Amino acid sequence: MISRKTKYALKALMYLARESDRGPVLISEISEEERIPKKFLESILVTLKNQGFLHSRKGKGGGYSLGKPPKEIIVGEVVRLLDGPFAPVPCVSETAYMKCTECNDENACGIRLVMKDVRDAIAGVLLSTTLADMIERVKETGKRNSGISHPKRGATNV
Amino acid sequence: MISRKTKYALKALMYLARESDRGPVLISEISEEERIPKKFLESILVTLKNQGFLHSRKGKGGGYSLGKPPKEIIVGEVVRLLDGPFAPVPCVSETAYMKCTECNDENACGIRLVMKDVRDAIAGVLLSTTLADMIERVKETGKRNSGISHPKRGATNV
DNA sequence: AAATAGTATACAAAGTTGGTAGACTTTGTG
DNA sequence: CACAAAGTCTACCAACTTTGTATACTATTT
Repeated sequence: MISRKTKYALKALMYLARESDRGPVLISEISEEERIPKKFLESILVTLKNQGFLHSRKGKGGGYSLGKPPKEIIVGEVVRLLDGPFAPVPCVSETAYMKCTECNDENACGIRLVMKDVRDAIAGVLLSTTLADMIERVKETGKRNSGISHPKRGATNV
Repeated sequence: MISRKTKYALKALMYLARESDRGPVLISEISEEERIPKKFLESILVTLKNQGFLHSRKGKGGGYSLGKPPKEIIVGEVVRLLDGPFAPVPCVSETAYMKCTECNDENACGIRLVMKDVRDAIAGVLLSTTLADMIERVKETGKRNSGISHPKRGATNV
């Protein structure tokens, strides 16, 4: 499960990408339009700014704007920043490797091997998707006016 | 991140698969060998039993054994049972679909589209791996006596 | 009947997440 | 310069989840 924090971050980024013509956008505008608690959003935006995803201007006429073009904002990097590593288990993380406390022999750990595949699968998707891609895909499905089909009851997969 | 609960469950299942010749195995034996708090393990085993992954016998000479052959125990189903759905976002779950509370228009949600891909990627790995596969892979890497290579510092992926 | 072994229920400590409050700093404008 | 607008920093807190523990019970074999 991704946290609300990450969802809010992605929503804010998409909003800013869409409104990028207008110059700096107020926190309170994003907060209201995307229905994100203002103070909570503030802390998220600061985090995004510190990593260069956003740029801000203080004072009157200030606000937030994208720190780089939507094509250069990798969804996976945003997720990682706010939610932490993709790896379901710290011992297969590329950016935050840690020995599992409850693991005796790492090399003989089957869980590790499987979770490495999972981490790679997740990374494969998230690191190949940009903010621009996300926005593009929304536009496309909007045209087709259909969206993803809903699951039938009793489906076999999560 | 997968929970300890799930890790413990998988460890217990692997242990039982390896010791399957000997008939029922005591909770306390699994607990000691795999260093899992006994009472905590108990509750996990009951959950696994209720889903048919395990079989138990009470009384003297009793204990736990696998409820079906290792080839029929899907890792993903165990994970799902203990950790919940794979989907990073409830609105793309196949087994536990729910509308996201903070989402206005589901069909125009870019996050949803990306997360659907992520969930499919995770499901792809976890539902195609069985307990038997895990055990087999451990044996193989054991032979090669190497295991997964550790990440270099400054690697680009998680 | 006695010992063995799993089952059920309730509770608790610690950590994480989501959110709030308030004071502070920076900047543009009259 | 003064004031208002806007982001920033620090601290806090309530709710929830995770990871356990304690206790009493039920079922089975010998």
